[in-house]
Amino acid sequence: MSGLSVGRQKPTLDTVAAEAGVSRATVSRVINGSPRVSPEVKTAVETAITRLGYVPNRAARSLAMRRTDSIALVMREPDATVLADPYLGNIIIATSQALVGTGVQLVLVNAQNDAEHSRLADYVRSGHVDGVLLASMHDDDPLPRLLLEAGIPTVVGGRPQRHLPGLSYVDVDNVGGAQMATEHLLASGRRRIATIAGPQDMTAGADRLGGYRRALADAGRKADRVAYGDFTRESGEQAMAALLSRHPDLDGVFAANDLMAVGALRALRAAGRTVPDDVAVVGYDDIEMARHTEPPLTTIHQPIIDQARTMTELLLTQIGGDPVGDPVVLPTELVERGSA
Amino acid sequence: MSGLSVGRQKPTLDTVAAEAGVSRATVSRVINGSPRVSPEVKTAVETAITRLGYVPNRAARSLAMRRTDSIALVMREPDATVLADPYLGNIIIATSQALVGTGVQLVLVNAQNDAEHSRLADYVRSGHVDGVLLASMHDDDPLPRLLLEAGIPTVVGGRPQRHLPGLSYVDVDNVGGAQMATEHLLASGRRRIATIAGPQDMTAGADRLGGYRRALADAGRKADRVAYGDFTRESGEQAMAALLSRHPDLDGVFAANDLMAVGALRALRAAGRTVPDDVAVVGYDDIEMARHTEPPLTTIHQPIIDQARTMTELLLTQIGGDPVGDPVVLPTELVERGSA
DNA sequence: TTCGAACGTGAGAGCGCTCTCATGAACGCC
DNA sequence: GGCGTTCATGAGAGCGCTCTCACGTTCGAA
Repeated sequence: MSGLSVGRQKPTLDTVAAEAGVSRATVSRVINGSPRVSPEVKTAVETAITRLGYVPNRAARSLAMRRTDSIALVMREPDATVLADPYLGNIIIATSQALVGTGVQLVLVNAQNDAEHSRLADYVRSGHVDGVLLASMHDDDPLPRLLLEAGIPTVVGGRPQRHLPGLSYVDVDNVGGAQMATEHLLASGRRRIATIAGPQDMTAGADRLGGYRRALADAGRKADRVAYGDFTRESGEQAMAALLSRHPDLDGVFAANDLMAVGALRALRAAGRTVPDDVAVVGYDDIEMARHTEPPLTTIHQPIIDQARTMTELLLTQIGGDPVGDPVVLPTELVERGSA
Repeated sequence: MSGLSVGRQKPTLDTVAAEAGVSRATVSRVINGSPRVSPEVKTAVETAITRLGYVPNRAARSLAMRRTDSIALVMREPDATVLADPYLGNIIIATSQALVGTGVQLVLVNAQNDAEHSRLADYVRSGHVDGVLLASMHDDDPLPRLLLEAGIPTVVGGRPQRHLPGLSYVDVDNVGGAQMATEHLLASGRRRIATIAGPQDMTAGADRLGGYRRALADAGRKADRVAYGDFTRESGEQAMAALLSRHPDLDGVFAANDLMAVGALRALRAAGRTVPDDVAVVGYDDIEMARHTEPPLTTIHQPIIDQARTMTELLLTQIGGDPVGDPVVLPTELVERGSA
């Protein structure tokens, strides 16, 4: 594998064929594992391949097969804000891991702005990828529809604002998770439970508020202690302070993400409340930071790895020609730590 | 752009040529911006292109040009451990951003284990990418040498353990950063400064310890308050506890990364020391969590975005045929927060 | 006026692979 | 023993693009 003279002309199928004394077609058969090759010829070809250090040219193969064996992971505008949030990085790495062993490659695409956006559609249509995974979408994103219309296999991460028939997506059960978080607070005896909700124009934000409401409704309680943040720690801190002044008697808080929960923790400390004794706090996301807060944050774990893997599997079967399946919603899990 | 009938045969150069009433070669010239095309023909071709919704086929282009306009970002074994560390995610996203506007695509490659490793070399040699960015290398990694020998443009992130002549890399000034951190502690009047060092078989770990030693040596002081961790929070906590028992009089600590600094903060709190009054703490990395600790962590900011961009630029010039330049070492920055 | 350079354009040969179809050998069957 | 099958193999036509080379115009210089 090593001693191949550098700068030597790269071997092609023809080179291998000549070396093995067979035709190009036969070498191709061996490479693609066709059964109709005699054992002797097969080994002859194989030794020729290793002797020459031959590696098939992917571009040529794609061209002939009309298939690229690679998929795109499209991220919408990952700016500094997103960098702070490890979600995207995790999705990327998890997707990449899900692809190990499939022989499919991952191409990362940045749909920076709208100009890039239409270029992206072109790019995808240029046949450089067999399908598309859409992560971190904006709500008004025209991309899913474009791709759908172009007949390109597509899977979206998270529930899109508007449902498009024929578009498959993998969401995490935000309603269920939020409900679970709130029920955990109820189960521990909390009765005056507030929530720090996320932006309501994001499905995750709206769904989590919905879960909080449902849990309280199921328990026959009013769900009227609500403040809104924008998923940043600072907003969580402010929202918590506002909640404390509006509802000084609250004894439990569900924050729609961990970063806001961290802010809430800080606001509670500043207000002289102890966690979890005076006020119990539950977050959402289970980011790394949640393990390291004081006290460690009880939170809802998102199955990001599962989500990425499911998305990948869905996409691959779609590429394989299977019909578009139903959307998948993955369950969440409560991680009990110290804060509730 | 929208009304293209779905399922219609994808247009090729020939289709466009026929539509515009010119030859394939001319269309190719227009697409590639050749100056030797008359304005009338040019516009005729352009309208034909938009009318047909033509998009060049990348595989065919690669095949003809022997160039793919894409590069690989190779990650070594990003398992759960790495997921916790946002470094890799940031490198990925930053690289992807650095590529915006260059027309170059990013292919993410997972070199999971040694088996995958040799497949990776094949993959790269298959001409699917024009060059390779190596992130998160192991020290004994044979990959850089393999790629170098194969004549594939390669840029490594971080200083490799063994220097290979002709291999270009972009490192962050670990020695300088650690020195700066320690000097900051000295400047604030601390005199009995300890360090929680990282693994010494990683260049980042060794270099940061070196910086700590140099700063103290320059100040004419002994650098003998050293404990070792493995870059996890738990190890930082233990190391801090060990330091406190060995050197109860210490008044400053430099931790070789933020996660260990977070552990140190916790150990100090447990020991009843206040930060920064009793003991000042400086971390390294400036991860998101550093903003949210109590008190917020003073730390050394790593220019990850710059690093990714520099690596990308270096690689692109190398691909462009320029000679391999000298390694680049990027400066770090002290971020003063509350802990020191 | 004539010649050569410059320029716009087309024809056609690849790039390295897959896949269909043809071919001829080997085989079982009546 | 002749015939239809099966099977391994080869020839060759693409896949969609770029690029070299040749060709016919046009234009400025001699």
